[in-house]
Amino acid sequence: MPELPEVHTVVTQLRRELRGRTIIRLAEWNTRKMLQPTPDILARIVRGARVRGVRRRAKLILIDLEDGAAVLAVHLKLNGRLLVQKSHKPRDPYTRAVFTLDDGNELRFADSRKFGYIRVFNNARELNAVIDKYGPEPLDASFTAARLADLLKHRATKIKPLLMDQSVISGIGNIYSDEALFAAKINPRRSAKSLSQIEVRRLHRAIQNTLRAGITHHGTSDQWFVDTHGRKGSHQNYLRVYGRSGEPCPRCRTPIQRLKLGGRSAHFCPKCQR
DNA sequence: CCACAACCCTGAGGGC
DNA sequence: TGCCCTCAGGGTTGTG
Repeated sequence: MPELPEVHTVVTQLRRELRGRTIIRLAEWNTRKMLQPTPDILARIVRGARVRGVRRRAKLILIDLEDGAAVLAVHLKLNGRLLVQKSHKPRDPYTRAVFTLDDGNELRFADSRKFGYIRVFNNARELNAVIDKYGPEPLDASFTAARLADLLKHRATKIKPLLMDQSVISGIGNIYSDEALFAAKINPRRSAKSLSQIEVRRLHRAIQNTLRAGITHHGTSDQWFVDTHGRKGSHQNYLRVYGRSGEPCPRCRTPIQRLKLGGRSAHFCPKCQR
């Protein structure tokens, strides 16, 4: 499930592979509502368009096109994959859309569950209306411990669902919220406003360290995630609580617990996360 | 403001 | 071995 580190990994590679390339055409199969506003409109806009650059905002991959200010926003959701491969290479079985490029490669969008989407924005104003709703980027210099404290104060919500709320902080999902809370020794059920100044500072550090580690390892390939070359990341080998319910806590050997919070599973050590 | 459920969809994993 | 059932999961939307 791509979160900030996984999206970062894909964006870094896409930038190298797509910048300056021209999209020849778009083909699509069984995309339901994945191509927005419609497959035809999307196809018309990308045809003959050159890629100016690729960037990330929250968990969105943004592909800027030249000639006009159109932007493609790709959300991978749970199982989405963006692959850049030679046209003759076999396709991922769940390929839904293929952008033919001018260098013999194809940009392929695969998604077994069809939760992901590609949405075209005609200009910056349209795009900003969407991305301005996202909370701050946790790895930006402006994301200080004081900023985090501001976001948490007066909030009665449990800290774990709050960390995953994209309108509060962007890019954190189930895996990295569990890992950050473990590193900060904070129980996922704590209310946000109950955190002490020391705990907020610890959490701030833990969020940044956890995300940076994920980036260093090219993401967590729990089951589906691969980069644009189809390669897995390695951060799944460094997870300390996520997906480890019943296993001993790496700090105190107490069995890791799992519970439901905000409709998602939370993994934590009941002894050292207070 | 907060919690919870449904929805979108389908692979994975457990039970039998 | 294989069928059936349930669940997970990001984000959005609706309800209490």
